[in-house]
Amino acid sequence: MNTDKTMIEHLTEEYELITEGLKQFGLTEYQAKSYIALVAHGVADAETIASTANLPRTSVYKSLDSLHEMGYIAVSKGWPRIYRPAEPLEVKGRLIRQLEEVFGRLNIIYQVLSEKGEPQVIYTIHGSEKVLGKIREMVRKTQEEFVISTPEFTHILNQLEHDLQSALMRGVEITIITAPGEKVLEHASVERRDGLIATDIISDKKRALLASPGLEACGYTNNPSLASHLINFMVYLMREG
Amino acid sequence: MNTDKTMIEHLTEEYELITEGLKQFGLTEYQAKSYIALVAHGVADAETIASTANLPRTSVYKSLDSLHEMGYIAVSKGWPRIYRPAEPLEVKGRLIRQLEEVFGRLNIIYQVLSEKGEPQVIYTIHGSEKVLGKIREMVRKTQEEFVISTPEFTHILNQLEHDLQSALMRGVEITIITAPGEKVLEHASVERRDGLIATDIISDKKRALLASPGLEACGYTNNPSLASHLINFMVYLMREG
DNA sequence: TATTTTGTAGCTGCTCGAGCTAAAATGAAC
DNA sequence: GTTCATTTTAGCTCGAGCAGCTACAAAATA
Repeated sequence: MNTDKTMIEHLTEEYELITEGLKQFGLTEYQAKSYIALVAHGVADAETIASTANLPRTSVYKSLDSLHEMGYIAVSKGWPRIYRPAEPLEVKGRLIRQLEEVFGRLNIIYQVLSEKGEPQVIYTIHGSEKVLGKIREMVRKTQEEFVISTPEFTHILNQLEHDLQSALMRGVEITIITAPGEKVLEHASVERRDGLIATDIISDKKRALLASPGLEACGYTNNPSLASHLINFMVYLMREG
Repeated sequence: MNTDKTMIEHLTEEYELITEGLKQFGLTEYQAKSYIALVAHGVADAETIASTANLPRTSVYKSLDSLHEMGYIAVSKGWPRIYRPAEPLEVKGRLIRQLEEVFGRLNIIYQVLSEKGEPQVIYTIHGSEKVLGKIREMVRKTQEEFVISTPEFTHILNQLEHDLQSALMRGVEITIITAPGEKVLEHASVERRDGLIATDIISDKKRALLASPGLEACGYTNNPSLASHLINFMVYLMREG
């Protein structure tokens, strides 16, 4: 019967295993312990949970409140309040749905990029100088078509006039969508719009850049499938607007 | 084209959504951002991740190290080190398996107790006085059979002799499993064993108590199905030992 | 050897949960 | 209706762990 210890240890282990597991999925220690204790009782008041899980009574109210907000448990209106756990399988279902959601999104990104297996496809650039530098690089690399939509084309033109001119010279077709009153380029097709906020650039349908107002930060990709994905999105939005 | 903002916002939102989602499942902010950036690149070095996710370069090493330990990413041996993400679906699979495990265990507890829908089935009691009080209560409630396995029966006997005697008087069959040299009761069946550590008590096959050494804490249940579950476990262990 | 790039160590400060104390709200007892 | 016990809220301190740095060591390149 020296297996006695194994028995109580088995239960303690089980309890700690579940506690740790729940902590992995976003519960604090008190929340995990409270929830397990409540599941073990089926129905209980705060006092019962506190003594079962060996937690400070006043802290248990906080855990139970937060568990209720998270949908792990139900609370009666009476006095004293009586708590019931949501069915473990129901909670599990919710968590799995969240997992599907998050990793589904991640997987889309992963799939798009692994189609071609190209490394170094997405950049994020911070600081308006670096962003302008990236835009200059894009202009220079463009061979056929350059589309830019920005509320502050004047500023960009001042910085990049030389590069834009030489692009025109070598036959690049430039389309500018900008606000009324902004200075533009000759020999480029121009469209005037109000309400522009961010800067979007697409070059040769295979490089795309999206910059925040003031060019503080931007995202950039040279992945053709991702770029065309963004183009589709943009076209869709233009039709709607 | 005032939907421009929607476009970059859409991406930012997506990014933050995934970040928050991953944080829900146990990643820190840096870990989440690093992992997303790495998924977006497919392959990258630390510097790339840092500038993409806009994180301090030196901190990224820590995030990437921990992500590697958690199995979210793979690391090359070369110099500089090159990182690759584990496939999102693979990571998802692992997490789902963890969920199944944890909530499977919880559900067993839930099922056992909801069979009868009995509330207040499990108690945890702390402090040796309270534990002894609970044992006394069990002795008094016993009508037919009382089995106790403990290394320190002398101590318990000193405290509960009167209650145990009166149980014998009313015809209760008492079985004592304890260490050699411990004082026991007349008219009870006694078994001597070495290596006892914890105290286990089963009363009328429907109440069970498991106490830690020194009676510091114990678990108690009056749920018949749970108690018989524990009995089976005990019997199984006794056969093995 | 000098210089840049890559990686390590370790600090500060902040957030948030654990663990309390005090006191308010609610209901029961007299 | 006042007193008492129980339940619930509010808010405090303390410590762990993470964000965000600096300084420096190690490796590669010139």
